[in-house]
Amino acid sequence: MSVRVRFAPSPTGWLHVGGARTAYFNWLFARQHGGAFVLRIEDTDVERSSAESEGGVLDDLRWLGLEWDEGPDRGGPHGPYRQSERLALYRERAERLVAQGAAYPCFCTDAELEERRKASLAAGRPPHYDGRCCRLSAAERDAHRREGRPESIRFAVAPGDQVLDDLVRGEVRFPAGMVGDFVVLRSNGLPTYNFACVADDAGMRISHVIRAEEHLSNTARQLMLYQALRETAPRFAHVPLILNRDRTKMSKRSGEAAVAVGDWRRAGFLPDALLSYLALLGFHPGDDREILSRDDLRACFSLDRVGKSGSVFDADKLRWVNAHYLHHAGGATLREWGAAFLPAATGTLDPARLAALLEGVRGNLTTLADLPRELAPFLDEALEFEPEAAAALAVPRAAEVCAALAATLADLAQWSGEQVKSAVQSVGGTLGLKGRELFQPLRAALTGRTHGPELPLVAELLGRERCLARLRAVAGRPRRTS
RNA sequence: GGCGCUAUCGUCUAGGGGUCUAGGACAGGUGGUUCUCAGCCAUCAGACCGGGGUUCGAAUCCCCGUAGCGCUACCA
Repeated sequence: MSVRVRFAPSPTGWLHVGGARTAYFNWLFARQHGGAFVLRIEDTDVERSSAESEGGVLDDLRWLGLEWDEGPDRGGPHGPYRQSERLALYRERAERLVAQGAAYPCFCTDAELEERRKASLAAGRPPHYDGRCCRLSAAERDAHRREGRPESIRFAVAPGDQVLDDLVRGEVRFPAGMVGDFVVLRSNGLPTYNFACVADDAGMRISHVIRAEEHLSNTARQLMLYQALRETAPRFAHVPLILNRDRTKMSKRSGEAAVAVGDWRRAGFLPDALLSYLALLGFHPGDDREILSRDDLRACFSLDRVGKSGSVFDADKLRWVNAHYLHHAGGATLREWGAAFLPAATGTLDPARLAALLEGVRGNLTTLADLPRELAPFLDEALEFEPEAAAALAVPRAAEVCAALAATLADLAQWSGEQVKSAVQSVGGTLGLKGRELFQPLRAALTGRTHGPELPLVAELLGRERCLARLRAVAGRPRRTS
């Protein structure tokens, strides 16, 4: 049997990091088994779904590089891939269930349902549907229809336990009577989640359903539906939830870290870094690797190395992963990744020059959003001095150091990091200064900052003219008297 | 309330009866990197939810608690 998996987001907001991880696991599983990765849009909640959200979700998935083989934008043999375009299929399936006695029309109103639910709860009984419409005679049904009452279709829950053999959690048993008869087709003609999901997973010949744990309990209902529909159920794998710091399901509310993939993207995170971090939230490769590329994961991913407990999203660790990618990237790669973050001034730069600058500053980057700040000393003519740098230049002998440095460096036969470094050291020797007293004023004068790349590299990237000009500017500055 | 899932350092996790003096990573501390750091190197600190079993031996197996989460909708 060929592997077919799917990611089925509902377009009610932006792509969530949890959704991204689920999509990634599915994608990995498909790619690993030479199977198909299907994208299906679950837009049966007309109130909350929107075309903008759908576009946003697709965009984020593309940005992550999780290409799908079949989907709403590219079709495929089992389309359409948007549930709102499959309504006739659901109705047809639902009517078949009614015909075979596995489902029945229900005429109860929301208000009635709510009242009975409360009463059951108050009486200490499970708040299940009482099944009254199941016992309606044909005449009673007609009467209800004439009255114009809302008509939905409810599934008659099967007796007996449901047993799920989950690929990550093992055998899970749902006792009979756990759920009441549930609606499959709403009075507005739209299917409910559990029904549409089963109808589509069966119709699209999905072999493995890899989804979040919040759907574990739903699986009992879905299993009954597969049986009633005479379809073979796919294998299920329920992956643990991603949690807020307070260990509740990660969401915008109550969470301090961004939940939307787009937020991380805009904050200067790389898709590969996000994916590597997310994969290790719940999956363990079996060795000590902490950074895994798509290919690494493709080689080692396995559902039986996916953990069972929820994981707290740790933005600090994600930052570390992102920084790792940035620190090890080549200049050309950085230029490509950072395109959206590069200051306008880099547009006119020679590509080789820009690549050298990027490699020079990469060690100080955590996100791409740090680019403008780190690049500024090398791009702008006028330096902006950070308070710490201004302080470093306000020390007693700073101006003297810079003046001496300017004089010596002007005479340098050859301008290279090494040459500059030894020249600086010899100036230090003459002045009786070394270490911090010598280098900090120099760094501050050259970059306006107290940290950044190592100084020989700074000197090289800046070039002789700019270095001398900046040293002289500081040297000529009137000493502050204090 | 019912049902289900889960439970190792602050966080992500390894470990599946003796190899555990419980390993790695992030974050934190300290030191080094004859300038800086969010870089790099080294180093320190830090955990088996509780109680009962089973066993010569339990972080590992079983039971009971407890806690957290999820589901319990004509949301997904």
